[in-house]
Amino acid sequence: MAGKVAERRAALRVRLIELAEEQIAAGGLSSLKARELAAAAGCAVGAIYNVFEDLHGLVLEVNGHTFKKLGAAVSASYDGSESPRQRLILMSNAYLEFAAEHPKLWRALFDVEMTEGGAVPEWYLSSLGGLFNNIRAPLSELYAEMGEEELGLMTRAMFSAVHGIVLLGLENRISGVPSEHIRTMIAQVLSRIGPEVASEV
Amino acid sequence: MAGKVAERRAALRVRLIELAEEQIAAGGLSSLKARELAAAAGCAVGAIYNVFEDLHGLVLEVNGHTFKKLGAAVSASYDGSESPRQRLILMSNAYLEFAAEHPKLWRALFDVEMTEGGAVPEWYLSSLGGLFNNIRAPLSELYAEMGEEELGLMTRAMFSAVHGIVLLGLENRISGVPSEHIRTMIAQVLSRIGPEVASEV
DNA sequence: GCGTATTTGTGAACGCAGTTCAAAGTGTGG
DNA sequence: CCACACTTTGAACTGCGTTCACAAATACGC
Repeated sequence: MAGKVAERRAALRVRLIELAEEQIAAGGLSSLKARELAAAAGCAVGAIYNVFEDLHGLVLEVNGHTFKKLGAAVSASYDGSESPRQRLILMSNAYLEFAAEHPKLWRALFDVEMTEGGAVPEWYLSSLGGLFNNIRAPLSELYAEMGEEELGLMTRAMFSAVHGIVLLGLENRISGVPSEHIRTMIAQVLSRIGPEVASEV
Repeated sequence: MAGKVAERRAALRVRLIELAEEQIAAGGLSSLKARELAAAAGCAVGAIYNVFEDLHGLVLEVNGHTFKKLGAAVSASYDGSESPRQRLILMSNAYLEFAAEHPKLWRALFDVEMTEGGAVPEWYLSSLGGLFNNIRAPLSELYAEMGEEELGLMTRAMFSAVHGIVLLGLENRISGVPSEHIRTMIAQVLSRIGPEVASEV
């Protein structure tokens, strides 16, 4: 019996990720407690640290999963037959819907501190890259005259703008708005994005 | 001598806010420690709780100050002689500049948990309201045909979009971008915001 | 199969944080 | 000047992530 230990570890790892995801989904990132988690998983607190570097590492794993689901939801929101602008709106609405349906998990994506430590996990960047490519395609159709670099900035700008609308729209603190209003706001902005209007920039 | 105690308290209150602001500006919200703060202010830890409900209350006070400065910076960025679109861009750039110059203080505005407890302080809403009015005015010129309600949503949408661009632009985690690039992104979006382009919404 | 060595799991203990509270100190009214 | 109430104090309490000396389990040599 070679991998008896490895098996058990892997099982625990999966179980911990599941439980952590449930907990975060239910009570937010700050409600994830090492002791509670251990109790729920039926293991010792120390066991968590045998499998993950620390709780932060576990959260990253959960976020990886969330990112996958988010990416899938956005990708599934269009079939390629739409106009570029329509596709942007569909993707944005899918983004909004995902955030509204899994608010705590979605917040966790952006609430983890990963400023120091330097090591932004590669999957983080690649997940984001995938999302960006989805946006870039319709934009490159809308703005055929743009160069690579400008298009890249426009892509980031579009994502960030929609992200901002969803973010502030969903937290009632700043501007409590019902979900249909957020859709309207996204549509307002995206449907008015056209060729350059003013040269006085 | 009537208000000997009240005087001392008021002085301590001011001093604590100053010190907390310095600390947050230097090390971020999470670097604010009750004991350190007390040591710096030359008082006991308990004294903090004589003056503020808790650390959270102190942070709200700091945020109030930050909001004032932010509002002033935005208001000072235009003189009313510009075109509406130009004014939007000037205000956005002022917002970006403030966020870039005081990143930790700016982050603290949005990092404080105020989900539960219900009581969003009135000054929070009024500060935000002031900011929104600054945006609403040029928008109402650009979109004279819009009704009150639609204009309100557009205002929130514009603020949120710019906020998103600044937010994700400044944290290198998501999309590390030099500050001039962020300006470009804001200009890209705002200079393309025009009358409705597509009806296929 | 048995004894030894190594690896793995455990949970009490550690450090650090915000907050509280009994006791010491201070100011006030008589 | 004294007695009383209010204020201030900092040690103690609670809750958290993380560690580590020890115990249990496993793998290995014979």
